[in-house]
Amino acid sequence: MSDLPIKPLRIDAAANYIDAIYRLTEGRDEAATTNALAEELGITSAGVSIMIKRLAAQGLVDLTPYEGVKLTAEGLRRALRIIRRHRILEIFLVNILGFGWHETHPRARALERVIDDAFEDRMDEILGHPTRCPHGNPIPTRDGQLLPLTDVALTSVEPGTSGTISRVTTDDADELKYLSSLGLALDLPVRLVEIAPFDGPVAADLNGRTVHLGPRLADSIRINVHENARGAARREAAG
Amino acid sequence: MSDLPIKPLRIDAAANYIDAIYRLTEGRDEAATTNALAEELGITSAGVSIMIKRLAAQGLVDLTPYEGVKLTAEGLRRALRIIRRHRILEIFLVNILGFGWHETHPRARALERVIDDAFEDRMDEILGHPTRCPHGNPIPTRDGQLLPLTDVALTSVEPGTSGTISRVTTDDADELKYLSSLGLALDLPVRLVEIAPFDGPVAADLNGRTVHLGPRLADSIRINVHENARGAARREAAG
DNA sequence: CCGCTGATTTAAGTCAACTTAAAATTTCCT
DNA sequence: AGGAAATTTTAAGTTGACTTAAATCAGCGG
Ligand SMILES: [Mn+2]
Ligand SMILES: [Mn+2]
Ligand SMILES: [Mn+2]
Ligand SMILES: [Mn+2]
Repeated sequence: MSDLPIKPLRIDAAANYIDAIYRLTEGRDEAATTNALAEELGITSAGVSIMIKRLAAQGLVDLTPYEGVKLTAEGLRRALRIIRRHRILEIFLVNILGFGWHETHPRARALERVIDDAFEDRMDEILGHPTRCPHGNPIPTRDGQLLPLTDVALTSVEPGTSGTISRVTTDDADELKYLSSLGLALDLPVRLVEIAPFDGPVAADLNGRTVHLGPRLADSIRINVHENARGAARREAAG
Repeated sequence: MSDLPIKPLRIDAAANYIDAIYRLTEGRDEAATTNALAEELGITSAGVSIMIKRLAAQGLVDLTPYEGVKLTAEGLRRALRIIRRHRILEIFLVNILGFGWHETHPRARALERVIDDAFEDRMDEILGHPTRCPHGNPIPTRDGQLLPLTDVALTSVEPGTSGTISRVTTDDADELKYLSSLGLALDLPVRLVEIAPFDGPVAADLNGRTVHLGPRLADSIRINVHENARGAARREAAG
């Protein structure tokens, strides 16, 4: 009497690993270690070790024992499909459903694994084909193209360098809530004032107001350096 | 580095059974049989038999061996929470995402088990607190209240009786698509013309046009009989 | 080069939710 | 009522994704 039964009650675990591996290795070219994955997924390293062997057998990751895993081309392709869904969902949760940017990540994680292509396409269209998530991360195209990131960590530039907030890399709800309570938002002008030594606080001029952040939290802030200010930033890259 | 890991990769199976039991027993007061559940869930009867015993142990169903199961008060409460989500999601898929009424059911089934209360509340608010799904089924309130149904099967009234389409009980995408291709939609005026004998076709006047439906499909159409038409039909029958 | 430490892998076992095959029970038909 | 057919339950086994405990390996400090 009903149509296709919704059979798979257990969700594709491989996708979960692929997704986690992507997040852990995004940007840098390293392999994801067993321990890091275990931490990220909330399971034991032993479990991860077993599972990544299966992923390797399926051709989704390259596994170097005692080293870690990297996504294969196919693994990356799948990861980017999930990442796209995740980021579109986050925008959807904010723009359409009215959630705050600190309320999107776990919800998008839960939804990203059950929606289909049509759902993704509808959201994309309704949202006007967004190019980044509420936290500034770029959204891959449907065929897996991804704009290269041009931003740098706020904590990596010379004091005095100014730019605009491009991205926030934390997913933690409390941290995000705190940041927005400070008035921080994407695309705001920002200038690094100083970084106190010995893991000290980071002072930044945010849209005219000075804020002081713990070094770990400040690390999660990415900025696009202003053209005219770039000279100051370049010294960092060289040094 | 991330917040709470999305641990439960396996979805609450009990909820799936509860939901199926509710759908199978909605309206009528019978118990859901093992076989019917197996069919609905797409698993073997043996599997269902084992599982409903666990549900009974959890106090979610009353099980009479070789008879079937009924939801307990607690089971019903949980079912209504899921049904509410399902129906709100269906409306959301139609009104916000632009899907057709034949494209909602499996998607809503997939989503209903991963969204949380806040998500449900946002949808409800955005949709203006809808009271029925795209197929006419009433949406329970958050505390489990459900308006009693007052409609009857199109095939159960006397020829000549008129009313308005209140509900369509099939979930099948092709059937739904076919019905809307005939111009059928909720709240349209309809009048039963005749039911041919020997499981023959059902003729109905739909908003001025006469349509002919197979008996099974016609059975899935529910109508609210017009007040004035009710007397007329009855007089006709009496006279 | 040795041995310690922490990271990783293997081994063995658990668990929920299934499966198939066989046994039990109810229903239906003559 | 009596026996076949259908339905339901039990028994036993499978699967994926874990777990804990034990074994193995890599990097380093001396
Ligand atoms: Mn996210
Ligand atoms: Mn994001
Ligand atoms: Mn439905
Ligand atoms: Mn519906």
